[in-house]
Amino acid sequence: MNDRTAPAAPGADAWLRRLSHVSVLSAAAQATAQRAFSAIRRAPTRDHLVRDGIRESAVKVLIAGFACRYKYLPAGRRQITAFILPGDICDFGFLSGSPAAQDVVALAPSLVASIELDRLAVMVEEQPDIMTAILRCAAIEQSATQELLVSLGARNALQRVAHLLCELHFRMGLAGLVRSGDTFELPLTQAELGEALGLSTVHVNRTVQSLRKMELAVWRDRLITLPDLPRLAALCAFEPAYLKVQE
Amino acid sequence: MNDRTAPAAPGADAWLRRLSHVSVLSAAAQATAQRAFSAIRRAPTRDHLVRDGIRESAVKVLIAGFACRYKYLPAGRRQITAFILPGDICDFGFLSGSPAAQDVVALAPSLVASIELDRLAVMVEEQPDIMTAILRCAAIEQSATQELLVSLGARNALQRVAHLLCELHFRMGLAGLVRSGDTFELPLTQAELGEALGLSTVHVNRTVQSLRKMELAVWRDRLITLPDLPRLAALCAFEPAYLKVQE
DNA sequence: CGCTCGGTTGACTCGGGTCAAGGCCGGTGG
DNA sequence: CCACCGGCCTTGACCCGAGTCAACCGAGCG
Repeated sequence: MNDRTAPAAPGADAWLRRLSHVSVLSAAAQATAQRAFSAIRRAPTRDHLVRDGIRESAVKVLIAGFACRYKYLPAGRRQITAFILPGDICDFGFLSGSPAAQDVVALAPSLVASIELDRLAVMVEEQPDIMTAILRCAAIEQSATQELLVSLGARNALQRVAHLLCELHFRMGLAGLVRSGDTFELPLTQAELGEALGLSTVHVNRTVQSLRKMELAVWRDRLITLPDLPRLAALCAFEPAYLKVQE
Repeated sequence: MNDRTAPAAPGADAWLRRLSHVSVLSAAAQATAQRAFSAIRRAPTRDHLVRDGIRESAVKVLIAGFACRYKYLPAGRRQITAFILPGDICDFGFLSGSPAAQDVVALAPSLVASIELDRLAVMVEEQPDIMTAILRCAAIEQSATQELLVSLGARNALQRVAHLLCELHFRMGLAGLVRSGDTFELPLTQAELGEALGLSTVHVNRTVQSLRKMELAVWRDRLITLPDLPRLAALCAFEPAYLKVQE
Protein backbone atom coordinates (compact mmCIF):
# COMPACT_ATOMS: atom_id res chain seq x y z
CA MET A 1 0.00 0.00 0.00
CA ASN A 2 1.03 3.58 0.52
CA ASP A 3 4.10 4.23 2.52
CA ARG A 4 3.36 7.40 4.40
CA THR A 5 6.98 8.44 4.40
CA ALA A 6 7.19 8.46 0.63
CA PRO A 7 5.34 11.43 -0.83
CA ALA A 8 3.81 11.17 -4.28
CA ALA A 9 4.84 14.67 -5.23
CA PRO A 10 8.00 16.48 -4.23
CA GLY A 11 7.02 18.81 -1.41
CA ALA A 12 3.80 17.02 -0.60
CA ASP A 13 5.28 15.97 2.72
CA ALA A 14 5.06 19.46 4.23
CA TRP A 15 1.39 19.51 3.31
CA LEU A 16 0.69 16.01 4.58
CA ARG A 17 2.54 16.71 7.77
CA ARG A 18 0.38 19.74 8.36
CA LEU A 19 -2.89 17.90 7.75
CA SER A 20 -1.81 15.03 9.97
CA HIS A 21 -1.21 17.44 12.81
CA VAL A 22 -4.80 18.60 12.87
CA SER A 23 -6.60 15.37 11.96
CA VAL A 24 -5.90 11.69 11.97
CA LEU A 25 -6.15 10.83 8.29
CA SER A 26 -6.81 7.34 6.99
CA ALA A 27 -4.26 5.84 4.64
CA ALA A 28 -6.72 6.38 1.82
CA ALA A 29 -7.19 10.02 2.74
CA GLN A 30 -3.41 10.48 2.91
CA ALA A 31 -3.03 8.92 -0.49
CA THR A 32 -5.67 11.25 -1.87
CA ALA A 33 -4.10 14.30 -0.27
CA GLN A 34 -0.75 13.29 -1.67
CA ARG A 35 -2.03 13.55 -5.21
CA ALA A 36 -3.46 17.00 -4.65
CA PHE A 37 -0.88 19.26 -6.24
CA SER A 38 -1.23 20.30 -9.84
CA ALA A 39 1.85 22.50 -9.91
CA ILE A 40 4.71 23.71 -7.79
CA ARG A 41 6.15 27.13 -8.41
CA ARG A 42 9.38 28.74 -7.29
CA ALA A 43 8.79 32.18 -5.80
CA PRO A 44 11.70 34.54 -5.07
CA THR A 45 11.65 36.95 -2.13
CA ARG A 46 9.02 39.66 -2.61
CA ASP A 47 7.06 37.62 -5.12
CA HIS A 48 3.32 37.68 -4.58
CA LEU A 49 1.77 34.31 -3.85
CA VAL A 50 -1.77 35.64 -3.60
CA ARG A 51 -3.17 39.01 -4.59
CA ASP A 52 -5.89 40.93 -2.82
CA GLY A 53 -9.15 40.86 -4.72
CA ILE A 54 -8.11 38.20 -7.22
CA ARG A 55 -10.13 35.01 -7.24
CA GLU A 56 -7.78 32.09 -7.77
CA SER A 57 -8.90 28.80 -9.24
CA ALA A 58 -6.46 26.98 -7.00
CA VAL A 59 -5.56 26.82 -3.32
CA LYS A 60 -1.97 27.86 -2.67
CA VAL A 61 0.07 25.90 -0.16
CA LEU A 62 3.50 27.04 0.95
CA ILE A 63 5.87 24.09 0.62
CA ALA A 64 9.16 25.70 1.54
CA GLY A 65 10.36 29.15 2.47
CA PHE A 66 8.61 31.89 4.39
CA ALA A 67 5.77 34.27 3.57
CA CYS A 68 3.36 36.71 5.16
CA ARG A 69 -0.11 38.13 4.72
CA TYR A 70 -0.50 41.89 5.10
CA LYS A 71 -2.65 44.93 4.64
CA TYR A 72 -1.68 48.44 3.61
CA LEU A 73 -3.02 51.57 5.22
CA PRO A 74 -3.55 54.54 2.92
CA ALA A 75 -0.98 56.27 5.13
CA GLY A 76 1.58 53.92 3.63
CA ARG A 77 2.21 51.79 6.68
CA ARG A 78 2.03 48.05 6.15
CA GLN A 79 0.58 45.77 8.80
CA ILE A 80 1.55 42.12 8.60
CA THR A 81 -1.35 40.03 9.87
CA ALA A 82 0.12 36.55 9.65
CA PHE A 83 3.31 34.66 8.93
CA ILE A 84 2.99 31.67 6.64
CA LEU A 85 5.30 28.71 7.19
CA PRO A 86 5.89 25.56 5.13
CA GLY A 87 2.73 23.45 5.10
CA ASP A 88 0.41 26.42 5.61
CA ILE A 89 -2.39 27.35 3.26
CA CYS A 90 -1.77 30.88 2.01
CA ASP A 91 -5.35 32.09 1.90
CA PHE A 92 -8.65 30.60 3.02
CA GLY A 93 -10.83 32.79 0.81
CA PHE A 94 -11.75 29.74 -1.29
CA LEU A 95 -13.75 28.32 1.62
CA SER A 96 -16.43 30.92 1.17
CA GLY A 97 -15.94 31.30 -2.57
CA SER A 98 -14.60 34.81 -2.10
CA PRO A 99 -11.48 36.22 -3.65
CA ALA A 100 -8.53 36.74 -1.33
CA ALA A 101 -8.91 39.67 1.04
CA GLN A 102 -5.20 40.28 1.50
CA ASP A 103 -1.93 40.07 -0.31
CA VAL A 104 0.47 37.26 0.45
CA VAL A 105 4.12 37.81 -0.35
CA ALA A 106 7.25 35.67 -0.03
CA LEU A 107 9.75 36.91 2.58
CA ALA A 108 12.34 34.36 1.47
CA PRO A 109 12.83 32.23 -1.61
CA SER A 110 9.88 29.84 -1.47
CA LEU A 111 8.03 27.00 -3.14
CA VAL A 112 4.29 27.22 -3.59
CA ALA A 113 2.05 24.35 -4.61
CA SER A 114 -1.36 24.73 -6.22
CA ILE A 115 -4.41 22.56 -5.65
CA GLU A 116 -7.07 23.17 -8.29
CA LEU A 117 -10.40 23.92 -6.68
CA ASP A 118 -12.40 21.48 -8.80
CA ARG A 119 -9.91 18.78 -8.03
CA LEU A 120 -10.12 19.63 -4.35
CA ALA A 121 -13.90 19.32 -4.54
CA VAL A 122 -13.58 15.80 -5.91
CA MET A 123 -11.01 14.87 -3.27
CA VAL A 124 -13.20 16.19 -0.48
CA GLU A 125 -16.16 14.29 -1.86
CA GLU A 126 -14.15 11.07 -1.65
CA GLN A 127 -12.45 11.88 1.63
CA PRO A 128 -14.47 14.28 3.78
CA ASP A 129 -11.77 14.10 6.45
CA ILE A 130 -9.64 16.27 4.24
CA MET A 131 -12.20 19.06 4.44
CA THR A 132 -12.33 18.69 8.20
CA ALA A 133 -8.56 19.02 8.33
CA ILE A 134 -8.65 22.14 6.16
CA LEU A 135 -11.35 23.70 8.31
CA ARG A 136 -9.23 23.02 11.36
CA CYS A 137 -6.27 24.71 9.72
CA ALA A 138 -8.54 27.70 9.14
CA ALA A 139 -9.60 27.66 12.78
CA ILE A 140 -5.99 27.60 13.95
CA GLU A 141 -5.14 30.43 11.65
CA GLN A 142 -7.98 32.45 13.14
CA SER A 143 -6.66 31.66 16.62
CA ALA A 144 -3.23 32.85 15.66
CA THR A 145 -4.63 36.13 14.34
CA GLN A 146 -6.46 36.66 17.60
CA GLU A 147 -3.35 35.92 19.58
CA LEU A 148 -1.46 38.53 17.58
CA LEU A 149 -4.30 40.91 18.33
CA VAL A 150 -3.80 40.20 22.03
CA SER A 151 -0.11 40.94 21.62
CA LEU A 152 -0.73 44.32 20.03
CA GLY A 153 -3.45 45.21 22.49
CA ALA A 154 -2.06 43.99 25.76
CA ARG A 155 1.65 43.16 25.64
CA ASN A 156 4.65 45.45 25.69
CA ALA A 157 7.46 45.36 23.15
CA LEU A 158 9.57 42.75 24.94
CA GLN A 159 6.61 40.42 25.44
CA ARG A 160 5.46 40.87 21.86
CA VAL A 161 8.79 39.91 20.38
CA ALA A 162 9.22 37.05 22.83
CA HIS A 163 5.74 35.75 22.13
CA LEU A 164 6.21 35.84 18.39
CA LEU A 165 9.52 34.03 18.68
CA CYS A 166 7.90 31.35 20.82
CA GLU A 167 5.09 30.94 18.31
CA LEU A 168 7.44 30.71 15.36
CA HIS A 169 9.63 28.21 17.20
CA PHE A 170 6.60 26.10 17.97
CA ARG A 171 5.24 26.19 14.43
CA MET A 172 8.63 25.60 12.85
CA GLY A 173 8.92 22.62 15.15
CA LEU A 174 5.63 21.21 13.87
CA ALA A 175 6.94 21.70 10.36
CA GLY A 176 10.07 19.75 11.28
CA LEU A 177 12.35 22.71 10.70
CA VAL A 178 13.91 23.12 14.15
CA ARG A 179 17.45 21.83 14.66
CA SER A 180 18.68 20.57 18.00
CA GLY A 181 15.52 21.75 19.69
CA ASP A 182 16.23 25.45 19.77
CA THR A 183 17.51 26.68 16.42
CA PHE A 184 15.70 27.53 13.21
CA GLU A 185 15.94 29.73 10.17
CA LEU A 186 14.21 33.07 10.55
CA PRO A 187 14.60 34.84 7.22
CA LEU A 188 12.97 38.06 8.40
CA THR A 189 14.35 41.55 8.71
CA GLN A 190 13.83 43.45 11.94
CA ALA A 191 11.70 45.88 9.98
CA GLU A 192 9.36 43.07 9.00
CA LEU A 193 9.13 41.93 12.60
CA GLY A 194 8.12 45.46 13.48
CA GLU A 195 5.47 45.54 10.79
CA ALA A 196 3.84 42.50 12.35
CA LEU A 197 4.15 43.67 15.95
CA GLY A 198 3.27 47.31 15.55
CA LEU A 199 6.76 48.46 16.55
CA SER A 200 9.27 50.71 14.84
CA THR A 201 12.35 49.10 13.37
CA VAL A 202 14.53 50.92 15.85
CA HIS A 203 12.56 49.64 18.78
CA VAL A 204 12.54 46.09 17.49
CA ASN A 205 16.30 46.36 17.40
CA ARG A 206 16.51 47.59 20.98
CA THR A 207 14.18 44.82 22.06
CA VAL A 208 16.15 42.11 20.30
CA GLN A 209 19.29 43.53 21.91
CA SER A 210 17.78 43.17 25.31
CA LEU A 211 16.69 39.58 24.65
CA ARG A 212 20.26 39.00 23.57
CA LYS A 213 21.60 40.47 26.81
CA MET A 214 19.20 38.29 28.78
CA GLU A 215 20.58 35.34 26.84
CA LEU A 216 17.14 34.41 25.63
CA ALA A 217 17.75 34.79 21.92
CA VAL A 218 20.69 34.69 19.55
CA TRP A 219 19.76 35.88 16.09
CA ARG A 220 22.38 36.21 13.40
CA ASP A 221 22.46 35.64 9.68
CA ARG A 222 18.83 34.56 9.40
CA LEU A 223 19.42 31.87 12.00
CA ILE A 224 17.91 32.14 15.45
CA THR A 225 18.60 30.16 18.61
CA LEU A 226 16.43 30.28 21.71
CA PRO A 227 18.69 28.83 24.40
CA ASP A 228 16.22 29.02 27.29
CA LEU A 229 12.70 28.45 26.02
CA PRO A 230 11.11 28.01 29.45
CA ARG A 231 12.30 31.44 30.54
CA LEU A 232 11.37 33.00 27.21
CA ALA A 233 7.89 31.48 27.39
CA ALA A 234 7.46 32.59 31.00
CA LEU A 235 8.43 36.13 30.07
CA CYS A 236 5.49 36.48 27.70
CA ALA A 237 3.12 33.85 29.13
CA PHE A 238 3.28 31.85 25.92
CA GLU A 239 0.68 29.08 25.91
CA PRO A 240 0.74 27.07 22.66
CA ALA A 241 -2.78 25.65 23.12
CA TYR A 242 -4.12 28.15 20.58
CA LEU A 243 -2.00 26.54 17.87
CA LYS A 244 -3.33 23.07 18.52
CA VAL A 245 -6.62 21.41 17.79
CA GLN A 246 -8.67 21.03 20.95
CA GLU A 247 -10.20 17.60 21.23
CA MET B 1 -40.05 45.58 32.00
CA ASN B 2 -39.05 48.15 29.46
CA ASP B 3 -36.30 46.10 27.88
CA ARG B 4 -35.19 48.22 25.01
CA THR B 5 -33.20 45.43 23.40
CA ALA B 6 -36.09 42.98 23.19
CA PRO B 7 -37.30 42.77 19.59
CA ALA B 8 -40.98 43.15 18.84
CA ALA B 9 -40.80 40.61 16.02
CA PRO B 10 -39.93 36.90 16.14
CA GLY B 11 -36.21 36.44 16.57
CA ALA B 12 -35.53 34.73 13.30
CA ASP B 13 -35.53 37.94 11.28
CA ALA B 14 -32.17 39.17 12.57
CA TRP B 15 -30.67 35.85 11.54
CA LEU B 16 -32.37 35.77 8.14
CA ARG B 17 -31.40 39.36 7.50
CA ARG B 18 -27.79 38.48 8.20
CA LEU B 19 -27.74 35.46 5.90
CA SER B 20 -29.43 37.40 3.12
CA HIS B 21 -26.70 40.01 3.29
CA VAL B 22 -23.99 37.53 2.43
CA SER B 23 -25.87 35.23 0.05
CA VAL B 24 -28.94 35.33 -2.10
CA LEU B 25 -31.08 32.61 -0.55
CA SER B 26 -33.92 30.89 -2.39
CA ALA B 27 -37.36 31.02 -0.80
CA ALA B 28 -36.93 27.40 0.18
CA ALA B 29 -33.59 28.09 1.83
CA GLN B 30 -35.09 31.04 3.70
CA ALA B 31 -37.93 28.88 4.91
CA THR B 32 -35.47 26.27 6.10
CA ALA B 33 -33.31 28.85 7.85
CA GLN B 34 -36.36 30.29 9.54
CA ARG B 35 -37.10 26.99 11.21
CA ALA B 36 -33.55 26.69 12.52
CA PHE B 37 -33.90 27.79 16.13
CA SER B 38 -34.55 25.25 18.81
CA ALA B 39 -34.55 27.73 21.67
CA ILE B 40 -34.19 31.40 22.44
CA ARG B 41 -32.69 32.45 25.71
CA ARG B 42 -32.66 35.78 27.51
CA ALA B 43 -29.15 36.69 28.67
CA PRO B 44 -28.56 39.59 31.07
CA THR B 45 -25.47 41.77 30.89
CA ARG B 46 -22.34 39.83 31.83
CA ASP B 47 -23.94 36.47 31.12
CA HIS B 48 -21.74 34.09 29.20
CA LEU B 49 -23.11 33.04 25.82
CA VAL B 50 -20.19 30.74 25.01
CA ARG B 51 -17.45 29.44 27.24
CA ASP B 52 -13.85 28.83 26.27
CA GLY B 53 -13.08 25.15 25.89
CA ILE B 54 -16.67 23.96 26.09
CA ARG B 55 -18.00 22.09 23.08
CA GLU B 56 -21.58 23.12 22.51
CA SER B 57 -24.10 20.94 20.71
CA ALA B 58 -25.69 24.04 19.24
CA VAL B 59 -24.65 27.14 17.31
CA LYS B 60 -25.44 30.32 19.19
CA VAL B 61 -26.82 33.28 17.27
CA LEU B 62 -27.24 36.67 18.87
CA ILE B 63 -30.77 37.87 18.14
CA ALA B 64 -30.84 41.10 20.10
CA GLY B 65 -28.52 43.02 22.38
CA PHE B 66 -24.76 43.30 22.25
CA ALA B 67 -21.91 40.92 23.09
CA CYS B 68 -18.18 40.49 22.71
CA ARG B 69 -15.56 37.79 22.40
CA TYR B 70 -12.41 38.18 24.49
CA LYS B 71 -9.28 36.64 25.85
CA TYR B 72 -7.63 37.07 29.22
CA LEU B 73 -3.93 37.48 29.75
CA PRO B 74 -2.46 35.87 32.86
CA ALA B 75 -1.54 39.42 33.82
CA GLY B 76 -5.23 40.07 34.31
CA ARG B 77 -5.79 42.32 31.34
CA ARG B 78 -8.70 41.42 29.09
CA GLN B 79 -8.47 41.86 25.34
CA ILE B 80 -11.75 42.05 23.45
CA THR B 81 -11.24 40.52 20.02
CA ALA B 82 -14.67 41.08 18.48
CA PHE B 83 -18.00 42.72 19.05
CA ILE B 84 -21.05 40.63 18.31
CA LEU B 85 -24.17 42.36 17.00
CA PRO B 86 -27.69 41.07 16.42
CA GLY B 87 -27.66 38.48 13.65
CA ASP B 88 -24.06 37.45 14.29
CA ILE B 89 -22.97 33.92 15.10
CA CYS B 90 -21.26 33.94 18.47
CA ASP B 91 -18.57 31.36 17.77
CA PHE B 92 -17.48 29.51 14.65
CA GLY B 93 -15.73 26.67 16.45
CA PHE B 94 -18.44 24.25 15.30
CA LEU B 95 -17.18 24.56 11.72
CA SER B 96 -14.09 22.58 12.56
CA GLY B 97 -15.70 20.49 15.26
CA SER B 98 -13.59 22.19 17.91
CA PRO B 99 -14.82 23.63 21.16
CA ALA B 100 -14.93 27.40 21.39
CA ALA B 101 -11.53 29.03 21.74
CA GLN B 102 -12.78 32.13 23.52
CA ASP B 103 -15.43 33.32 25.91
CA VAL B 104 -18.38 35.29 24.64
CA VAL B 105 -20.19 37.51 27.09
CA ALA B 106 -23.22 39.78 26.84
CA LEU B 107 -22.45 43.49 27.20
CA ALA B 108 -26.12 44.39 27.32
CA PRO B 109 -29.33 42.45 27.95
CA SER B 110 -29.51 40.10 24.98
CA LEU B 111 -31.38 37.32 23.30
CA VAL B 112 -29.51 34.27 22.06
CA ALA B 113 -30.93 31.62 19.79
CA SER B 114 -29.61 28.07 19.50
CA ILE B 115 -29.39 25.95 16.39
CA GLU B 116 -28.74 22.32 17.22
CA LEU B 117 -25.78 20.99 15.27
CA ASP B 118 -27.49 17.84 14.04
CA ARG B 119 -30.43 19.88 12.89
CA LEU B 120 -28.06 22.27 11.13
CA ALA B 121 -26.45 19.32 9.39
CA VAL B 122 -29.83 18.25 8.00
CA MET B 123 -30.66 21.79 6.93
CA VAL B 124 -27.34 22.20 5.18
CA GLU B 125 -27.85 18.87 3.42
CA GLU B 126 -31.16 20.12 2.04
CA GLN B 127 -30.01 23.67 1.36
CA PRO B 128 -26.25 23.87 0.77
CA ASP B 129 -26.58 27.62 0.22
CA ILE B 130 -27.03 27.96 3.95
CA MET B 131 -23.57 26.53 4.53
CA THR B 132 -22.12 28.90 1.98
CA ALA B 133 -23.75 31.79 3.79
CA ILE B 134 -22.37 30.64 7.13
CA LEU B 135 -18.87 30.27 5.68
CA ARG B 136 -19.11 33.78 4.31
CA CYS B 137 -20.09 35.04 7.74
CA ALA B 138 -16.99 33.33 9.08
CA ALA B 139 -14.86 34.97 6.40
CA ILE B 140 -16.24 38.41 7.23
CA GLU B 141 -15.61 37.82 10.89
CA GLN B 142 -12.00 36.94 10.06
CA SER B 143 -11.72 40.16 8.03
CA ALA B 144 -13.03 42.18 10.93
CA THR B 145 -10.48 40.63 13.28
CA GLN B 146 -7.72 41.51 10.86
CA GLU B 147 -8.97 45.06 10.55
CA LEU B 148 -8.91 45.40 14.33
CA LEU B 149 -5.36 44.08 14.21
CA VAL B 150 -4.51 46.82 11.75
CA SER B 151 -6.03 49.36 14.10
CA LEU B 152 -3.93 48.22 17.04
CA GLY B 153 -0.80 47.95 14.95
CA ALA B 154 -0.96 51.01 12.80
CA ARG B 155 -3.50 53.58 13.95
CA ASN B 156 -3.34 56.09 16.78
CA ALA B 157 -5.97 56.46 19.48
CA LEU B 158 -8.16 58.92 17.59
CA GLN B 159 -8.15 56.81 14.44
CA ARG B 160 -8.82 53.62 16.38
CA VAL B 161 -11.88 54.98 18.09
CA ALA B 162 -13.14 56.60 14.90
CA HIS B 163 -12.61 53.42 12.92
CA LEU B 164 -14.44 51.28 15.44
CA LEU B 165 -17.34 53.72 15.52
CA CYS B 166 -17.53 53.64 11.73
CA GLU B 167 -17.51 49.86 11.73
CA LEU B 168 -20.20 49.60 14.38
CA HIS B 169 -22.32 52.15 12.57
CA PHE B 170 -22.01 50.20 9.37
CA ARG B 171 -22.80 46.84 10.97
CA MET B 172 -25.67 48.22 13.02
CA GLY B 173 -27.01 49.64 9.77
CA LEU B 174 -26.94 46.21 8.16
CA ALA B 175 -28.79 44.89 11.18
CA GLY B 176 -31.43 47.58 10.69
CA LEU B 177 -30.65 49.22 14.01
CA VAL B 178 -29.60 52.70 12.90
CA ARG B 179 -32.15 55.50 13.29
CA SER B 180 -32.24 58.51 11.00
CA GLY B 181 -29.01 57.45 9.35
CA ASP B 182 -26.60 58.43 12.08
CA THR B 183 -27.83 57.27 15.49
CA PHE B 184 -27.71 53.90 17.19
CA GLU B 185 -27.54 52.29 20.58
CA LEU B 186 -24.03 51.67 21.83
CA PRO B 187 -24.40 49.92 25.18
CA LEU B 188 -20.65 49.88 25.89
CA THR B 189 -18.65 51.50 28.64
CA GLN B 190 -15.56 53.49 27.74
CA ALA B 191 -13.55 50.87 29.60
CA GLU B 192 -14.86 48.17 27.27
CA LEU B 193 -14.00 50.28 24.25
CA GLY B 194 -10.50 50.52 25.64
CA GLU B 195 -10.25 46.77 26.13
CA ALA B 196 -10.98 46.29 22.45
CA LEU B 197 -8.71 49.05 21.21
CA GLY B 198 -5.73 48.53 23.49
CA LEU B 199 -6.22 51.91 25.19
CA SER B 200 -6.61 52.86 28.84
CA THR B 201 -10.03 53.99 29.99
CA VAL B 202 -8.72 57.45 30.69
CA HIS B 203 -7.34 57.81 27.21
CA VAL B 204 -10.53 56.53 25.60
CA ASN B 205 -12.30 59.27 27.49
CA ARG B 206 -9.93 61.95 26.27
CA THR B 207 -10.27 60.64 22.72
CA VAL B 208 -14.06 60.62 22.84
CA GLN B 209 -13.92 64.17 24.21
CA SER B 210 -11.88 65.27 21.27
CA LEU B 211 -14.26 63.61 18.79
CA ARG B 212 -17.00 65.49 20.59
CA LYS B 213 -15.17 68.79 20.24
CA MET B 214 -14.66 68.06 16.55
CA GLU B 215 -18.41 67.46 16.34
CA LEU B 216 -17.88 64.01 14.93
CA ALA B 217 -19.56 62.02 17.68
CA VAL B 218 -22.19 62.62 20.34
CA TRP B 219 -22.36 59.76 22.82
CA ARG B 220 -24.64 59.95 25.83
CA ASP B 221 -26.75 57.45 27.70
CA ARG B 222 -25.78 54.45 25.55
CA LEU B 223 -26.92 56.33 22.45
CA ILE B 224 -24.45 57.54 19.88
CA THR B 225 -24.86 59.93 16.97
CA LEU B 226 -22.30 60.41 14.23
CA PRO B 227 -23.32 63.69 12.65
CA ASP B 228 -20.65 63.82 9.95
CA LEU B 229 -19.84 60.32 8.79
CA PRO B 230 -17.83 61.37 5.72
CA ARG B 231 -15.44 63.37 7.88
CA LEU B 232 -15.28 60.64 10.50
CA ALA B 233 -14.54 58.03 7.86
CA ALA B 234 -11.91 60.23 6.25
CA LEU B 235 -10.20 60.74 9.59
CA CYS B 236 -9.49 57.02 9.95
CA ALA B 237 -9.59 55.92 6.29
CA PHE B 238 -12.56 53.67 6.95
CA GLU B 239 -13.28 51.44 3.99
CA PRO B 240 -16.21 49.11 4.61
CA ALA B 241 -15.28 46.65 1.85
CA TYR B 242 -13.87 44.25 4.44
CA LEU B 243 -17.33 43.83 5.93
CA LYS B 244 -18.91 42.87 2.64
CA VAL B 245 -18.80 39.77 0.54
CA GLN B 246 -16.64 40.28 -2.52
CA GLU B 247 -18.28 38.96 -5.66
C1' DC C 1 -28.49 57.03 52.93
C1' DG C 2 -24.21 55.59 51.54
C1' DC C 3 -22.24 52.59 47.84
C1' DT C 4 -20.83 51.45 43.54
C1' DC C 5 -20.22 52.26 38.79
C1' DG C 6 -19.23 55.10 34.91
C1' DG C 7 -17.57 59.32 33.22
C1' DT C 8 -14.32 63.32 33.69
C1' DT C 9 -10.19 65.98 34.66
C1' DG C 10 -5.38 67.23 35.96
C1' DA C 11 -0.48 66.17 36.99
C1' DC C 12 3.12 63.39 36.20
C1' DT C 13 5.72 59.53 34.02
C1' DC C 14 7.52 56.53 30.60
C1' DG C 15 7.55 53.33 26.69
C1' DG C 16 8.24 53.61 22.33
C1' DG C 17 8.49 56.77 18.00
C1' DT C 18 11.36 59.78 15.28
C1' DC C 19 15.48 61.66 13.49
C1' DA C 20 20.01 61.22 12.35
C1' DA C 21 24.40 59.18 11.77
C1' DG C 22 27.55 55.43 11.33
C1' DG C 23 29.02 50.55 10.51
C1' DC C 24 28.98 46.23 8.06
C1' DC C 25 28.33 43.67 4.61
C1' DG C 26 27.51 41.75 -0.39
C1' DG C 27 26.88 43.05 -5.02
C1' DT C 28 28.21 45.75 -9.15
C1' DG C 29 30.72 48.26 -12.34
C1' DG C 30 34.88 50.58 -13.77
C1' DC D 1 41.41 45.41 -7.60
C1' DC D 2 38.95 48.96 -5.74
C1' DA D 3 35.13 52.47 -5.33
C1' DC D 4 30.61 52.82 -4.67
C1' DC D 5 25.93 51.74 -3.35
C1' DG D 6 21.96 49.99 -1.12
C1' DG D 7 20.13 46.91 2.54
C1' DC D 8 20.17 45.96 7.09
C1' DC D 9 21.66 46.49 11.75
C1' DT D 10 23.01 49.56 15.51
C1' DT D 11 23.28 53.50 18.58
C1' DG D 12 22.32 58.04 20.69
C1' DA D 13 19.46 62.18 21.52
C1' DC D 14 15.21 63.95 21.86
C1' DC D 15 10.16 64.06 21.95
C1' DC D 16 5.38 62.85 22.38
C1' DG D 17 1.30 59.90 22.78
C1' DA D 18 -0.62 57.30 25.90
C1' DG D 19 -0.43 55.06 30.68
C1' DT D 20 -0.87 55.75 35.60
C1' DC D 21 -2.42 57.76 39.75
C1' DA D 22 -5.65 60.27 42.10
C1' DA D 23 -9.54 62.87 42.97
C1' DC D 24 -14.29 64.33 42.06
C1' DC D 25 -19.03 64.19 40.17
C1' DG D 26 -23.58 62.42 39.14
C1' DA D 27 -26.87 58.73 38.70
C1' DG D 28 -28.93 54.56 40.00
C1' DC D 29 -29.92 51.50 43.69
C1' DG D 30 -30.20 48.32 47.83
